[in-house]
Amino acid sequence: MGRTVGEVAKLAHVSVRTLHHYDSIGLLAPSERSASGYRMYGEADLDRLQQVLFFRELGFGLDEIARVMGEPGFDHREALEMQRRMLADKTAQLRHMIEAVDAAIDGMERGVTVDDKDKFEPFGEFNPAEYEAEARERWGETDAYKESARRTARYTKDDWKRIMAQQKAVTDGYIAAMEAGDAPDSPEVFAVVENHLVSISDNFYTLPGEMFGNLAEMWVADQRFTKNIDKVKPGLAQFQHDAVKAWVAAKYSK
Amino acid sequence: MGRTVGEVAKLAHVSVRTLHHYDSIGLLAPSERSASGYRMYGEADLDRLQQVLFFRELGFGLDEIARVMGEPGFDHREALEMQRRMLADKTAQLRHMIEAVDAAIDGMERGVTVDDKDKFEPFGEFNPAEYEAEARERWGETDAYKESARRTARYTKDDWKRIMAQQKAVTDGYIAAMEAGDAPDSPEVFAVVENHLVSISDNFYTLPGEMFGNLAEMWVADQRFTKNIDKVKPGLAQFQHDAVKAWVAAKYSK
DNA sequence: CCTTGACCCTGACGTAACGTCAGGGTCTAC
DNA sequence: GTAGACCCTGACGTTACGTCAGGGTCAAGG
Repeated sequence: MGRTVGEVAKLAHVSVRTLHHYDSIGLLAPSERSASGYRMYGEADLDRLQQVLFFRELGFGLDEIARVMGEPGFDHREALEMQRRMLADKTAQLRHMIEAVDAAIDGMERGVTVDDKDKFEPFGEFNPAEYEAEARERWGETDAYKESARRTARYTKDDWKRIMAQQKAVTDGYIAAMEAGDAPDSPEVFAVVENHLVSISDNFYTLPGEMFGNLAEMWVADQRFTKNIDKVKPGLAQFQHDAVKAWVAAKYSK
Repeated sequence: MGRTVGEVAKLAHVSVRTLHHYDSIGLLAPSERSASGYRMYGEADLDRLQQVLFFRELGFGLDEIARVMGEPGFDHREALEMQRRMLADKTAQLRHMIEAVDAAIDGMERGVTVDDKDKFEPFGEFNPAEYEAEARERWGETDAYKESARRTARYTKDDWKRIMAQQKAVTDGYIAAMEAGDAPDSPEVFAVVENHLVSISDNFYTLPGEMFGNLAEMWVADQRFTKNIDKVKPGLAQFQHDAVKAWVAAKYSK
């Protein structure tokens, strides 16, 4: 069950080395490994690979791709729609290039010179950075995001493994508290909140305690966050929100 | 006379460093240097740069570009035609990618899985030969074009110099007539038209007199032609059109 | 005439996204 | 049971620039 690197490589028209590379930087880690350590790619991995390749075709850097796809609000469907628009824009740019070629041929044919500005106009049209802005707007760009981007850019696969384990521990803490029926303002829950804050500050961006409450607001105010968090356990977003708000209130009340 | 790196960079939407790089690897050396050592790019350099950028957009490596452009038989015109074909191929590839995105969105919507092979088909290496037929169809390759391509393939640098001078003479003829206030159906103008026809037939493709009118239609019907011709002198396209139409009418009226 | 800021020069090292071995297990297939 | 096709993990090489550093050039303004 699942495909080996070679099979995926052939299927997706990329090199084996490329898949190794994507794995090593944590962009696309196969969901399984065989007993002997072979990478085994499942259906979801292929979907993710397709996304990566679309972004790559559109001129995104691998770190940008990882960042965009790692955003909490990232949504496969939305991404596809964005990619569709971007691909359409890219074809428009190519059409303009073709017109520029025509103009050049035509100019030669009749010995007239093409205006220099027109000569290069199509080259300036397609700017992935423009879309990055859109992607950020869609999935959340802030100063914190910038800092996070800077810091996460250097993370290796092992770093991510560690971070994800850490995040899972935090999430598990919330869930345990929920299931135990702990109140959001109980000391047990406050401990989890503090771990949460530390893990964010350590791994992503400096988060002053006072602002943790704002982040918590987002978990319930923004559907995308809510959906994502509640995927783990329904009601988790609300619980996390309550816990953090209570903690902030207790800590910074006066 | 000539532009500095910064100016060219802005114009062509590339970085100054890129121009330095192209110079250092001998891909695009500015034809002049100012007294103080500044790179000065002339018109021909800009044309070459445009070519380089087209090739680059098409995925060629800089060494390949240098090799192709350094070949003894290399011809600007021929290259433009090749680039046109390849750009068309590339748009076809992008179209297929858009279809793949649509399929993915569609699949998500109705909960169907897309076949893995289809998922990555558009990423298949961009192979010009594969799409050549389709590209030609899109482009509307005519017999005249084929003949032109065949004939121009053998032209040398000197041939082109001669041809361009000839074209310029024709253009000058029209302009002189325009400025002198000659009517499009005057004998003086008819002489220019006949030169025009001969120069096309000699250098590019057999153009039966009757069809010259159709070509003339294009000069005013197709914005690209109009713009290009009028760059030399506003109203020239219309004047050439009228002259040729009058000539065809007079010659083939009955 | 002199300064200032925008621009240019030439090294030279840094980086991204892989390509390309090297050295060594794994897996079917006859 | 061994050949041949694949897989693994380093690790160094390559392409096409990005990014300083250290130092001239030039038009405008005080």
